[in-house]
Parts: sequence; structure tokens; C-alpha cells
Amino acid sequence: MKLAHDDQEKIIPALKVLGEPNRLRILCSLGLECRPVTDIIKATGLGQTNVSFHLRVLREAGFVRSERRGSFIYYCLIDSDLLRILHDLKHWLDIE
Amino acid sequence: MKLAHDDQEKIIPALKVLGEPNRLRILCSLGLECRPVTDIIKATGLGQTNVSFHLRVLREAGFVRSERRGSFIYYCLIDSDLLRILHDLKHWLDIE
DNA sequence: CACGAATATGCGTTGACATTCATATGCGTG
DNA sequence: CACGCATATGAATGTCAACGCATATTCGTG
Repeated sequence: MKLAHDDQEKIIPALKVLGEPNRLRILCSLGLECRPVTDIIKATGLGQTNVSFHLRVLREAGFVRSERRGSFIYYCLIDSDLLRILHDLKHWLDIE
Repeated sequence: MKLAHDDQEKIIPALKVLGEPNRLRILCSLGLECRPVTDIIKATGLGQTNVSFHLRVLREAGFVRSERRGSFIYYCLIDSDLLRILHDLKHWLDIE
């Protein structure tokens, strides 16, 4: 099986987004249940500005969505299948 | 489904490697049949030094292997299941 | 509406890493 | 063994993106 050129160009931006360690940590700290940014900051130990920056990237790449509840903004995964793919990758790495 | 902390740390380096556009292009230009570096250079249009650099990163990350045949060095994917995972990702992106 | 908490944004800095150049190494062939 | 081709490596450079600071925005509450 091979990837057509167009397919490559589609996944390149996505992998660039996932390829940043702190961004992946943020992503993995999320589930389908939304969590406020404050929680993510605590969970990751990153600075507020930085978390906000990465969340924007993740959102614009279509990995997470945000929703306002009162004065908080909640973030969560759009679809847990992404975690499945990451899990597949981990499994692959374990084998090789 | 969630990814344990240890699992995250395992896939982070792999995704960093895959997250570089030219590196992914090089990877996608390969199949299980090995190809000499010269072919990869032609296929990607990148400079020789640069291709060599990325190939080393890909090799050290366990994505490709190299084998000498005469004065040429052939590179190929270790396992085509990696392409399957990339394909899954593309499919996921198409849906979302 | 003033204030404080939660989050976002503009900007400058810095560090990491891709890229290139020059050169080295390894191999085949005469 | 001298030469040429294929590839690797070391050093110098360039570029981009993460990070932090300061500040803006948005909301709830008194």
C-alpha cells in the first residue's frame, strides 16, 4: 500500500501539529469530556500563554473543539478515534 | 480510550520524526522494495546532504533500514504497516 | 459599572532543527 | 592504486516556531 501525493500533503499539516511534544501531551490529557483550560494547565505544568497557543493550533487543525460555559472555556477531543490511531502507532512501535 | 503517560512518551519522538514534511515525503516515497539514495533525491527534489540527513533520522527512529549493494546504499521501509497507520490518519482527516 | 478570574492575542526573544557547503569515506573499475 | 561515483559527516548558517511577558477581552458577581 502506498500514499498518493495528495494524501501525503493532507496528512503533513496534521503530523506537524501532532509532532510537537507539549501539544501531544495536551491532546492526550483530553478525553471526550470537555475540560477547562485551567485543568489543562495544571495537568501539563505549562504556562497559560503557552497552553492557549497550543490549544489554538489544535483547534484550527480540527483535533479539538472548544465550548464556552460561563466564564470558562472547555476543550475536548472531537473524536476519540484519533486516540485509537495514536494507540495503533504505539502498538506498532512496541512491535518493531 | 486514553493513552497512559508512558505510552505518550513513547510515541512523542516518533511523531516528531514524522512531523517534518520533507521527512514524511521521503518516507512515503519508499516501499518495502529498497531504493538507492539517488532515486530518493530525484523523487523528492531535495539536496543530497539533506536527504542523507533525514534518512539518518528515519533510520535511527526505526522507520527505515538501509542495506549496501555495491557502491549504492538502498533504503526501504521496515514494515508497511506504518503506511497503514498513516492511511488511517488520512481517512480520519477526510471524515472530520 | 467596577472588579477579578479565565482565556486570548500581539510582540520580541531564543532555541531547536532543517538546510547548505565543504569535505571525508567507501566502493567499483580501469 | 588512482580515479570517479554514491553517500555520509562536520561545521556554519538560516529559518521557523515555541515560549514568556505584557496586555486585551470576555464573562460573572458584587
